[in-house]
Amino acid sequence: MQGSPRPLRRNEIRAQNEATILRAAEKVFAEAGFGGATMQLIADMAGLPKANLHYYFATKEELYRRVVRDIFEIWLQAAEAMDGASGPAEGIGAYIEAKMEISRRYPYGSKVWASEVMHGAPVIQDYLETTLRDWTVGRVALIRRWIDEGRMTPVDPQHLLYMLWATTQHYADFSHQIETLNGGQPLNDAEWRAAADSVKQIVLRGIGLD
Amino acid sequence: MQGSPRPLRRNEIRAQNEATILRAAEKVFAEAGFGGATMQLIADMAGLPKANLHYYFATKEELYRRVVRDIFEIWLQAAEAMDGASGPAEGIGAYIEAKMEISRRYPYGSKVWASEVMHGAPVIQDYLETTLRDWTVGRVALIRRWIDEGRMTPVDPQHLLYMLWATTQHYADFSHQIETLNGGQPLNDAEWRAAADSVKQIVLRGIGLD
DNA sequence: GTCTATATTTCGATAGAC
DNA sequence: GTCTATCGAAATATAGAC
Repeated sequence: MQGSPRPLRRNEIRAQNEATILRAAEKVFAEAGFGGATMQLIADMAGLPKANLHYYFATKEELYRRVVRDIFEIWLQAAEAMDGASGPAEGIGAYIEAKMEISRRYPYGSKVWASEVMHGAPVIQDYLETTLRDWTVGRVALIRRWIDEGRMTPVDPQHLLYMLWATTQHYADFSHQIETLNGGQPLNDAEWRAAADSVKQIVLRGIGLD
Repeated sequence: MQGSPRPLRRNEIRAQNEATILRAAEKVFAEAGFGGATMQLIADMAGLPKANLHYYFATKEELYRRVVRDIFEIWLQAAEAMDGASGPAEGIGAYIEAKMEISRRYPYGSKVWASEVMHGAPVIQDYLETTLRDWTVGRVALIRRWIDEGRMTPVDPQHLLYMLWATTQHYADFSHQIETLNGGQPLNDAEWRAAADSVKQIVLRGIGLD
């Protein structure tokens, strides 16, 4: 007689606990920074004993690395919004929409990324030099093609990309400041809609697309 | 017979040492965050024994508070570039120029500010609710007046301000990423000029000013 | 006002019972 | 796989001689 079959139960437990820890870590790292975050704080927020964190993630740095890596993957998915577009208005407009949606859904992740870059990218420097660099080169070429074809105003593609990143991520990274200036209330659905529309309106018109 | 007169010598020593400590603290807080910064690091960078820091600034938090407050004062000075302008093109153009210049000259200060806001502004929340809020309300009214007079395209003034902050501060806060994408080299004079011109070109055209 | 030595606290990480 | 107790390192802050 065989024991009752419970295949992969261990993996499920691991996957679930890792997800719980990562969600808590994302928030704590965003709100306290890497140095200010403590394993105790993350454990409390995850509802687990501190020792369990070390069981799933050997060190605080390894946990942080996973959080940053996961966020980077999300950024890259937004990139696809720009590809396969029929032209600059559709491509850049869709990219702004996608990045604004990410700022709204993953404000903690955006803050962790910003903090990591501000501190000199000690953990994800290799991503900057490889994946991000390659993506940027490709997108600069795409924008340059649109310009050469006379489909948009000639602008420096690199600085246009910086503007797209800056304006969209600002709504995540500076959400606290925006909330304070919004009477202490987070942006509601209509205000997020207005924000995205404002960014699209000014940027698209700024590069000759109405 | 009186002792030799040495008036205010004490104050001079204090002022000089405080300035040295603040300069070092600004850099360390920017590069390591509040939690990651240590009094030892700041002391080493300032070339002083750690105990001396505590002589001039009782706690790490008090030192940090001074750094953030000083930076806020610099932000406010750029505000004047927008006032007294003959119109929107001159006012907003000058504001962008001023903020880009600050991003270049005080990259550490900008990062400390960004980090402070990202962490929920635990130290400067009152500044956000008073000085910054008042300034913003005034500037929104100014932009609205320009719009009503038909001198620029109708846009949401609040979101235009966010765009100005985001785009200009991006060059300070994400300077490491920009440097990496620039072949590992910081922007030189010409590249800073091109950056400011790009921001001005797209934003001004985006609000109907060429 | 300066600086060495140290007190006190806190944190990351681990041991080991369950 | 879970969790209590604890070690050892590092940090803030202070005491006290100079």
